[in-house]
Amino acid sequence: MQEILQKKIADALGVSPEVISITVPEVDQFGHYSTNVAMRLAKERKMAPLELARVFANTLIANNANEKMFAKVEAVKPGFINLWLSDEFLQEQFALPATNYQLQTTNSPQTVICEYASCNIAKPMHVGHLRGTIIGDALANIHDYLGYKVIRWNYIGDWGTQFGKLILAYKLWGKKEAVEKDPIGEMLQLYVRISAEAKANLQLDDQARAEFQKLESGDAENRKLLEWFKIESLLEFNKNFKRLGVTFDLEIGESFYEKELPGVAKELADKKISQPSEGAVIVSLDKFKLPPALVQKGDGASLYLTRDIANMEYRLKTYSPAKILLVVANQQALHFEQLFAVCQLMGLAGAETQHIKFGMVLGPDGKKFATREGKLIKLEDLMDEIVGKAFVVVRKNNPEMPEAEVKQIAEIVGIGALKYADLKENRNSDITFDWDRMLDLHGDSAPYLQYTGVRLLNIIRKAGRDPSEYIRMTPGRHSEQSEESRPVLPLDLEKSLMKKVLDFSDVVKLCAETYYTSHLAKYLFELAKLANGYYETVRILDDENMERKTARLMLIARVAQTIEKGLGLLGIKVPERI
RNA sequence: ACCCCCAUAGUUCAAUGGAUAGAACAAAACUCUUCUAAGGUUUUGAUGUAGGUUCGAUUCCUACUGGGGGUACCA
Repeated sequence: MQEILQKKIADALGVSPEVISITVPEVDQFGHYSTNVAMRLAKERKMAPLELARVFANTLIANNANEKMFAKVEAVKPGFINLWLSDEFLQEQFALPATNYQLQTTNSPQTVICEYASCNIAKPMHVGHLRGTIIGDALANIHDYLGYKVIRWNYIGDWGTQFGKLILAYKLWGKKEAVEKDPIGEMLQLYVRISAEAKANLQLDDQARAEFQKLESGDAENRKLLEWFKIESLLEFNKNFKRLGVTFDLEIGESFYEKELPGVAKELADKKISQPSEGAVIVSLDKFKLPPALVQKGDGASLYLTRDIANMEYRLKTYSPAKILLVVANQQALHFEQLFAVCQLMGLAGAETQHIKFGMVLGPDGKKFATREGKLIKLEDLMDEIVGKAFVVVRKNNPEMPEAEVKQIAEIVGIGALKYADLKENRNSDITFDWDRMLDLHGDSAPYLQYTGVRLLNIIRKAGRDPSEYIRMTPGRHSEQSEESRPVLPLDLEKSLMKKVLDFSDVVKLCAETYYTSHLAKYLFELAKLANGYYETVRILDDENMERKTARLMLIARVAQTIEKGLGLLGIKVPERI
């Protein structure tokens, strides 16, 4: 719809479309859509903004005769042009099959690699991992909806000096049975212990580096150990992912690129991109105003950055992606700046590469707590806590419901609440973790949206109709029968709902353009708010006008469908009952 | 010391350079014999400081203050 408007204005005014931005005003009084094009062109055309806006508005009205698109076009104060769609146009649009903005019409859709979760072997998943996992999953869903071929990639941290430490610790103090019993718990304990003891005994660090060096040069015993740690860790991670409803196409970690590393080092040296420095090898990035990047340690071992370069080369070569999205915390911003700079020096190009950063999850005291030893909140505990809270509410509202069903619903509601809390606030700043807020099932939350959807579909069920049948039909078709094209749904609330539903695809597109899921979350909340207002105002089942009642049922079916679809893109399910 | 991110209501968060800065939570008052009150309706309340850019700045630029992260052999 925005596209139609944009084209219309461009044709009418003889300006190029990119000059025109059309927004949806926050306040109804400023129209369904609004544009500031007159103000932006005023200077160039040497006219007062308001006067130019009047000229534009008049042109639009004059061209409006055929389609009757606008009910009103208004030029107001500083120079905005506010547009109201006509009821006819609105209902006509609403009656069209929902466009889903499939960008790809050919058989070879563009590929997007979406890297997220990126969990580290031997470390428990905590609230920080949750954020990246959920944001990444939602962005993957959104790109999938828009017609991209999405590769969901869990880039596992399974290589690096810390595994030298872990292997050493295991050799010193580890017991096979203890690891088998509680793999990640035991591995974490070993890691914490050696980190602590290394502070007093500096030799341990050297020994750990030696263990990693051995690993990298192919030592069979160390390889076997790491492989075992990896298998045990992945088993635990996958339990979490399953519960979160997050899936991956690839679980390829850093160790995968181990064979490519000598090649990368050689390429960097041959192309004179890297140079020796203080026994190590670096890439100078003065040109980019960045600190030098270390690509090889003094003992010849590789680094995170080295492996990421190999990773980038491999991805470009193997998948020829249009986009590579790296959903990784803010903390690694410098790392990615350096990575992108080195890639540029190497001539690695062809994909839009984005570091999708997100802020850290801070403790209630505003301090970093995710990695604070021993003090982290494990993901499983968080999930248990919130699902438990949901269970109490579901049970209270459904005293007769069988235990199994209550549990099932509580799981959907609890996990949904957890996800939504992160997705609605997706921005760069750090967020403060707060149990009360996280566990709140009211207000701007997933349960609110789920509840709204369930209530609406309940009306349809009580009317003795199948919701899916209603979703296929639309209110607009109905009105075609009456000669004077009398709107079947005359209430302002109904028009607002129709218009809101029509905005859905634009919002999804916006999310993909900005890589922010918060737009969609906000949209769904606004839609649900409207729907609940409608629910309170109009008692659909009591409507004696059968034609209108049918149209209303179809409207709310469409609203419920949109909520369900939107939540689905955010990775959140809607239960049958709640 | 340098670099990056951030600073909005009592709290947690919104606002592609736009109009009267939005929500949610908390607080106060209403609202279920009526399609699920996890709902709805009211009320109270905010842009860290000082400049600049322009028709217009929460948004862009500069300085300052405060918080977080990072800065060569961790990831």
